[in-house]
Parts: sequence; structure tokens; C-alpha cells
Amino acid sequence: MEARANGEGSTPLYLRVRDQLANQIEAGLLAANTRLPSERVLAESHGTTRVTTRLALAQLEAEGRIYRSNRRGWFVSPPRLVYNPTQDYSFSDNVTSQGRTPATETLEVTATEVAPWLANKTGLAVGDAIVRLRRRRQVDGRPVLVENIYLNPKRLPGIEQYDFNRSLWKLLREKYSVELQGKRIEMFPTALVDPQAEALGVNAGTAGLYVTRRSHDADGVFVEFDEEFWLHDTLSIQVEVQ
Amino acid sequence: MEARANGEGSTPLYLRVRDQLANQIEAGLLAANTRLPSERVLAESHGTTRVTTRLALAQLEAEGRIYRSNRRGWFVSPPRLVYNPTQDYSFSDNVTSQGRTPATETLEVTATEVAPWLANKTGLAVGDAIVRLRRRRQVDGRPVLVENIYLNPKRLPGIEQYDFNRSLWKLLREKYSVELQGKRIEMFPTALVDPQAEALGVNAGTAGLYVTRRSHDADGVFVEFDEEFWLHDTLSIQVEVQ
DNA sequence: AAGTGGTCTAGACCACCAC
DNA sequence: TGGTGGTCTAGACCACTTG
Repeated sequence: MEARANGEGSTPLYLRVRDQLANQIEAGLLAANTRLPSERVLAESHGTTRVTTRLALAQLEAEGRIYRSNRRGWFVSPPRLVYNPTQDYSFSDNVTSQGRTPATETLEVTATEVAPWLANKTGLAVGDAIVRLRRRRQVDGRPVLVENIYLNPKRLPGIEQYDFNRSLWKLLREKYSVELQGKRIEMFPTALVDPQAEALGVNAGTAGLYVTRRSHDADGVFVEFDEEFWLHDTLSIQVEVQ
Repeated sequence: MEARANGEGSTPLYLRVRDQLANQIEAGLLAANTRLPSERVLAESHGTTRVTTRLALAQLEAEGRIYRSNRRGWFVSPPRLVYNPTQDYSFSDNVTSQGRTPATETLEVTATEVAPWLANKTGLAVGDAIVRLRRRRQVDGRPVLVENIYLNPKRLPGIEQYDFNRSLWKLLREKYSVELQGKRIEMFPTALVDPQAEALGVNAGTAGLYVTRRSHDADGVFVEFDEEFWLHDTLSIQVEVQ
């Protein structure tokens, strides 16, 4: 029950455990997607308890160096995917060009009505018809984001009928001759909470990046509003202007 | 010592505590920058221990709803600052226009040499002369970011002599006739670690957003490379293209 | 000096996953 | 079925900040 004196200088124990693990990762002893030893084993080998070990692991997770998968354990994070949200965009092409393997799952397609918050974001009127598409996307078998896409059925009649497990941007261009323009992007870091956390198979509270994008066509007609929930350690945003 | 049965359904206790606090914040019972009751008081009033209470607080912190200040307590987060990193930029003007109060402190100005990682980012050669400027910026008295700015002394001779507690962009325009162009922006969420965490008065491991920006002038000459470390709950990025 | 958050112990039971 | 992470208890001492 007694808390021990701090031993080595003033650095907290959990940060010293963190440093040791970080060094092993940097030295390449633990390659990307390798599983770490179990929390109990780590605790014992560092002469401490699980609580302190978990503090160290949480640090590394916050830095984006490791991630957890269900209750299977802790794994070394692979490099971040480079992502430019201002470009017309094929997730699949982008992932492939970085030597990784993409996958997309359509979770849901619904015809619904514009809610007040969405009216704010899109300029549509509350109650207007809208098509909602929900997808999950993976890189090398790990889910990295879920997205809700709101499509304007006036500009995209019959959009519900298509296969959404491919590039939406290509679909819009080929079937509707839409060249997306005038993108307005908003993003901020936040924790992933429940519908998204569950879809990604992570605990509520896992760090994420929330990205939204509104696009219209060359005539200024609203085409789509996209809302993406990324795991925070999986991407690096890159934008070029002028 | 015994762990108790879960009582109310399957929602973990720390998430129920989180929900209660979140409701109080949303209902306006706890205004922005208000201090929460102490961890011990919260623990007792929810019939649990500090460890569990801290889990709940960490959740709210990850969501950007509360923040901590030194060892003074937990506070309700004010609204995020809207920030467009692609624009020529006066922090002061931007903060003021959002009804908040800005402050800037220059922490350090050094003439130094380009290191390998910086050569990569800027296109300069390793060993080239460079001026390094380090600043901390506050909103309503709370530090929200620290930044390292690397300035090209060839394009900006005598730059060290100026006062950096004002807008750098305005300085460049007025004194050097620089119109910044060709910005390349990169950003990703990550934890803030030591020099930055300390400068911001937060614990190592606090969630942050890392933003870099490289700019050149109208002739393509490299002007500055900027590296910003933001507290994750303090900003919302907004970009408009085309 | 009193109170705050920061760190830490040494256990426990549970839910879920892989074998 | 055994091992994993997820949750939780009931304490303790420490470092720092505040009156």
C-alpha cells in the first residue's frame, strides 16, 4: 500500500518505461504492426504494476507510436498515410500509391432529410431530401476512418443505386459529369465517441481527427458534404496552396 | 479491495461520470473557463475513487471539453479558435476578430545552422545560416501554442533586430516587401512532449496538433519554415480552396 | 498550511478473443 | 480454457500552488 520513493532522479517511472519502449521501437526491435508483450509481462519486467504500465502505454498511444486492437493487445503503429483533403480524391489510389493496401466497406445508404446542423453546413433547407452514405475504410486490414457522406439527390438523381465500395469522386465524374469545386474544409482533433468508436473497433475516448468537406460543382450547386472520423495516428494532412 | 459488480447495466462507471459532467457543461451549469470541483470531491459525490474519476476527466479532456492548468484543477474549455493556416496571417487580428484577447511572447531568437531534418523540409543545404525564432501565444491568458520559426537570413537580412511580439507576416511585408506564396502545409495530431509541453505548462503526453508551413516569395525564394505545436482542444482548422 | 493534481501500489473481477 | 486488455478499489506519498 505504501508508495515508494522515486528512485532514479525526478522522472516519473511511467515515463521511464515509455522511454524504454520508445527506444526499442526506434531501434527497429519492434517493427510496424508487431504486438508488444502483454501488460502484465511489461509490468513485471519493469518491476512495476499494470496501472503504471498502462500510463506508459497511453503516452505512446497519444504520441501515435502504438495502437490497440480490441482486446488483442498493443501494436506498433505503421507510418501515417499522407492525405490531401483539398484534392479530388481516390482513397484507393492514394493508399496504393503509398505501397499500402486499401479496403472500403459500405455500412449504410439511406434516403433521409436535412437536419438543422446539416442545413447550417450545406446551405440546404431543413427537411430537404438528402442521401446519407456511411463507409468504413481500412489500410492494410486496419480500419482507419469512418465517414458519413451527404449527397444532394437533386444534383445526383439515382445516386443510391450505385456501388459505393469504389471511388465516389470517380463515380460523380463518370456518371454525373461533376467536377468538384469550391471545397470548404474544417477539421479539429477530438476523441472518437460512440457510433464512430464502435465502427472502428476502438474504445470510446480514443484520439481522432474530425474532418469535414463541403463541395459544389462548377455552377455552384451543392454536391456533397463529407464528414470523416480518422484515428489520430493514421494520417498526416498535406495541403499545397497557390 | 474487491471490485464491485457493475450496478447499472453495462456502461462503465467512468463513462457514466463523464456523461453527468458533460451534461452539466452542455446545460451551461459550468461555463467556459470555470473550475470543476476537485477530483476528491467529484469522486466522493459519485461514490467512487479518484482513479475512476480521473478516467472520466481524461475522457472529457480527450474530447476537448475540459483542460487542466498546472496543478490548479480542471477547467471547462472555451470555444475553439478558428484558424486558416493557408492565409497570410496575423494571430492577433484573428483572435481579436473572434472576440478573444491575444498575447504573444518571444521565447528565443537564435542565429544557427540548418540541420538535416530542416534541410529536408526547406530545400536549404545542411549548414546554411538560418534564424530561429521561438514564440508562445495565448488566448484569453491561456497558452495555446508554441512555434519555432526558421527564417532565411539571405532573403531577410537583419531580421534578428526586430520586435517579434507582433505579426511576423506584417513585418515581412512592410520591411522586406515579401508577399508569401507557395505554402506547403503539413499537420497531424500527436502528443506534446517535452520542450513544448513544458513551454505550454502542460504534462508531457497532452494531446496536440502539429502544424508546419513552408513559404516562399513571389520569386520562389524560400522565406520561412514554421512549426507550430497547438493544444488539441484550442483550435479548429478551416481552409477554403478554388 | 492546506489543498490540488501527479504518481504509484497490490491487488480484484469482468468481457472478450484465440486456441 | 487461458490469456488479454478493461474496469475498479482503497488507500499512500509527492510536488506544486494558493492563501
